[in-house]
Amino acid sequence: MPPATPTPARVLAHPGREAIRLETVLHALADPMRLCIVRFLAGRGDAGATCSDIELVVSKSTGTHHYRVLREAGVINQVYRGTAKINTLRRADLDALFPGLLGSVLAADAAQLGREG
Amino acid sequence: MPPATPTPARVLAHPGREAIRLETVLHALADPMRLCIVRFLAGRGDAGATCSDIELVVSKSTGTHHYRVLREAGVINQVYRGTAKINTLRRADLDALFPGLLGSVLAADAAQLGREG
DNA sequence: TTCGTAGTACGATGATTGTCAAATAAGGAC
DNA sequence: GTCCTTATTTGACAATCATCGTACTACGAA
Repeated sequence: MPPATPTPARVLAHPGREAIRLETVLHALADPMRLCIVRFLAGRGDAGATCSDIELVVSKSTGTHHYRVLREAGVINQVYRGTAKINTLRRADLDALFPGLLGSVLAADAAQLGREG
Repeated sequence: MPPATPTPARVLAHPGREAIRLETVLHALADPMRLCIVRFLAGRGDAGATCSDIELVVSKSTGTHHYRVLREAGVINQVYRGTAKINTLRRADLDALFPGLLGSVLAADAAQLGREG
């Protein structure tokens, strides 16, 4: 049975809501790999997904790098659950800070995907 | 009197609407200097502004660089008028491709500015 | 033609970035 | 305990980026 809370060493640092910066969020979203992660997480809602649920065409360490960029930008939340790491979108925080932003980025991404694949 | 159309050598290349990519737009917006330019242009509407209308705290060549990034991303339009260059936001194109995106970025920027200055 | 203004082009530089492979750590199943 | 799975860390690399100063071009005015 996985422990209710991870050991202290495995608690990841997240920026508080007030520390989230627009430029940093935009930078985090301005990468195809990371946009792919965000798109996937958006489709999972509160359930979230592990890192390996999302098929990235890059090495594992590159994947780790992208997840960290998203987490440090305040776009996603990451918590350990056993050996896995559950990723969820920080929708509430982003919507509170930047109303409509995440939604329009996701819609724009979907539209672009629809146009060209 | 400035000519109605610039000499051929001074016509700048802009991406067509269909060539505008979301990641590129987000990357272009993910810089404080460029966000500053976009914010200023948004307040000018169709009138646009010359490069020197906007006070950037960087050297002229750095300014030129940022304008080019925005133009090549499809965020702004640049046309010569005499020695000056008129910059305008490509609102229609961006709204057609990514409805609501530019608006929510501008709103997010304004909100963040209101919170911290 | 001479001058001033608006902006570009050309390096150069230091910082950041995206990528990988190899070694490591933590947790769960046996 | 011994594995297997999951993911991190480290160190390296090439590419991109933001910045600058200097030299340059184009246009308009005097």
